Amino acid sequence: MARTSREDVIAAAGRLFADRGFHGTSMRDLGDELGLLGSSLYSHVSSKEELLVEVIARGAAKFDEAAAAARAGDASVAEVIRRLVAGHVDVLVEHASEARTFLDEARYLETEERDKAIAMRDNYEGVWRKVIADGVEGGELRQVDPVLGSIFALSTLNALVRWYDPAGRLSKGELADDIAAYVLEGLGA
Amino acid sequence: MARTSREDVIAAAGRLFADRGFHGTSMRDLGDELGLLGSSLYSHVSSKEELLVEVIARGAAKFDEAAAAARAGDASVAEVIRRLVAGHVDVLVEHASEARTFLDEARYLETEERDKAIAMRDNYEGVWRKVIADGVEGGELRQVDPVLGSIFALSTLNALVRWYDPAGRLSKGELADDIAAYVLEGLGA
DNA sequence: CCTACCGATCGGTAGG
DNA sequence: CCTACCGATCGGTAGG
Repeated sequence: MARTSREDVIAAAGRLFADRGFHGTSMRDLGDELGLLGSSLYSHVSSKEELLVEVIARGAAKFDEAAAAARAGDASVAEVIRRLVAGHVDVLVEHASEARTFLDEARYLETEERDKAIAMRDNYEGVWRKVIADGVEGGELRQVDPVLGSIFALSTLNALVRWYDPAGRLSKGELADDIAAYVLEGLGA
Repeated sequence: MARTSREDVIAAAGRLFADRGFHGTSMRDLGDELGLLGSSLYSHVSSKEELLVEVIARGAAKFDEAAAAARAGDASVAEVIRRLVAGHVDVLVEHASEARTFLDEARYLETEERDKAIAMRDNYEGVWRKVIADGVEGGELRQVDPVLGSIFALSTLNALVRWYDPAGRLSKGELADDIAAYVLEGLGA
């Protein structure tokens, strides 16, 4: 394998943070994962906290890209929700470590960075709220509170990191279809 | 305050594990919370791991009690689901620390104890699966896979620990009603 | 429940 | 990226 890059370090950190938690991962653990010493990591990053920041930024970016893609072009509210669901599943499966670290470990960031992570998350949830509000206004969904509706939908999605195995019986596409059906029913589509 | 009891120690451990995570809590942190030294805790428990085991056992027991109460007497599938939702919300709100530690920190248990925690969780989920399967069989719900249906319902519920504030606008009862409505719609009741 | 302490491990640095 | 190391903190113990 070639020289270890900063991106390699961040990717490996994401894997360990997702598996063992931020506080359950030591810099020496991370060094082992990459075949070098814990102290050698400091030529790539200046602190363990910085690694958490970088992993979470990558997770947040993936969710944002997925949301932008789901809104592109014009489509019915139900169709946009189907795309949002499929995009969210895709991020959770294809960028599992970063996504899980973003969802589960952001609370261990220091205040300033944690506030940024919360803002990134709120921005993403805002896309969902907007779509649901449009659906309620246009009569395509029942009279749900868009705040609760988006939380409920995202709750079902985010829980995937705890049980879904991409190597299991259910394919990513089938899963997205099932969740979209459940969410759309729940929103009264 | 009277002498610190073993139950006091376990309750305080639950609070810290839920707030800061198991690996983010030191025995000295826990001692501070109780007004004594970290080393003094070892007259109440024999290890930090034991505290995690005890907190999680208490969380699991609350969920089991709630499930048993929801099934008592005879009621329609929709009514049992409403009761299961209300019971779950109640555990999450009234026993937040133990419930959250059960849900989020059980993965840090050592193998044997972790397997027990997984079995307790599976047993509880089994109640949900059974009720949903009954509902599908009796035509009270649409043709959902009971495994997916129970995971989806519990995903919405378990996410509460991350956003619901009992002191906020939404009362526990209203929340339970909203979630029950969403879940029942999602299951095609 | 405290005093006094243990070896192990933590995040991190200086210098090459 | 390693060598060699730092002070701080970790879970835990002996003895009272």
